Amino acid sequence: MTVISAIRGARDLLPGDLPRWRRAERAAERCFALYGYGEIRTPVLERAELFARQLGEHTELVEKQMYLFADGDGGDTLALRPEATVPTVRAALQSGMHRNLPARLWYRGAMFRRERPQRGRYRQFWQIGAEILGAQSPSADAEQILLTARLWRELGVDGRLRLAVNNLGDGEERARHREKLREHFRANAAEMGEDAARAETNPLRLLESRDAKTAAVARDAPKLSDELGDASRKHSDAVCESLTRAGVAFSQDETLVRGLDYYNLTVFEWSLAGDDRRQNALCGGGRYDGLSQQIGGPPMPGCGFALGLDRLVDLLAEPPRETPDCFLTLTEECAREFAGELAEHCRDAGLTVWRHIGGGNLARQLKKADAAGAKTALIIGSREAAARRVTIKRMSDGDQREAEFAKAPAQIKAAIAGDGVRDGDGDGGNNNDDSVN
RNA sequence: GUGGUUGUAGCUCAGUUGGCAGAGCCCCGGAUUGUGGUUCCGGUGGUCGUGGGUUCGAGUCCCAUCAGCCACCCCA
Repeated sequence: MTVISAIRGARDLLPGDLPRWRRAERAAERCFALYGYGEIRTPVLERAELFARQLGEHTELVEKQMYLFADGDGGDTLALRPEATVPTVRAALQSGMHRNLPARLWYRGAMFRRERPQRGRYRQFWQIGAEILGAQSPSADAEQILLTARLWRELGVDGRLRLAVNNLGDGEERARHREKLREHFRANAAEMGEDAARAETNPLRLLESRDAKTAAVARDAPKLSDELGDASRKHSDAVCESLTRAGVAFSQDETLVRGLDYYNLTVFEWSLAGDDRRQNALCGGGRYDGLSQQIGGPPMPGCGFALGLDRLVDLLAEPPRETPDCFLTLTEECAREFAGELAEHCRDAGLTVWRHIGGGNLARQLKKADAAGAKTALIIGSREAAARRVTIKRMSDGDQREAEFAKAPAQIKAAIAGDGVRDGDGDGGNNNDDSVN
């Protein structure tokens, strides 16, 4: 069998995968609700120029990883969004949110980067993220970190993640440091081998190089913290104090650099603890006070984060599968209409009912019920249809009872609850659907 | 984008110096015509990732290509 396959780095999420995805997404939704974030959905396609300048002309993302194409002859160059912070800020400005700040927004969606795929790195990948627009205060930064910490707790992965924070300073401080770094690496280029070339394009990255020689040179490189002025320091001190107060452990990591140019002051990253591999960043974010102006808007500070759903889901245990309350079997065609009627009646009462599709004798259908993990099998044949009754078989122990149409839901619930009452129409049983669980 | 490695049934994998493509699980049927799970018996399912080449003969050797994974690089 040769079917046309999915393109490289794009994967299908199948029914067996999605319970974990939904668990992560629901937990995130709950957290966002707790902090008052509103959901936003922006187009997957944007003008390429929106990203080019904001993310940094010389970042690898913009130079090599964006999916670009011309929108018709002589049309605009469009890009599949590689991230969502820039589009979110764009949408906020376009819809006038900057007149009613602060705004808390969260999003969920597919992003696209043309990288060489690996586990945890896909060309179409999924992010959930959040932004606070119009808030200068360090408490906004802290709030977002606490939100993510809460999410990890809720999902039971908090023990496996560690938090690193850094302070990038304002644009001026950052530029000054970058230049000093370049000079430092240039001066020591002879000792660094191939890495030396990267000093010009991305000197910050050299600080965490794994090459021993480069690491040696990096050890006495100029520190960004030496460039920071009082305002920058006060901001990050306040963020750190909030974290400490809240009991969120973190490490200050001067080598923590975000890949996108728009960040300033606080940046943070959650990564998998005890794993030196590089594909271990689960969630990253920071402050971007200059972004709004860069895309033509008014001054509007902001901070946000994005988490990689593909990577997060990878950490989650398989939740127990969802099994139906009832699996409806049909032994004779003449009972089909009654069976359908009964199924709807049970669903009205909140029971999940899977109907057998296809033929086969009762044994075969019960096998299906067993394979589905059904709690009960509903057996309907000509006998039951004629009397408008149903045979309810509890799959765990084979206990069997009969019920008339009207009382079937209550009897099914009683059977599931393990209640021994079985004689007929629930005279001693509980007919109140809501009180039976 | 660079280097490495893997690709055989729906899944997990065997397959010897080149000589008839296999196992377990899953699925289907029967033992059991209206009673599941366990067991027993039987069965379906393969262009051996794809395309070339070498050879009397290729799952096996060679080349190319696609895809997964690993390390770089980069990031969520």
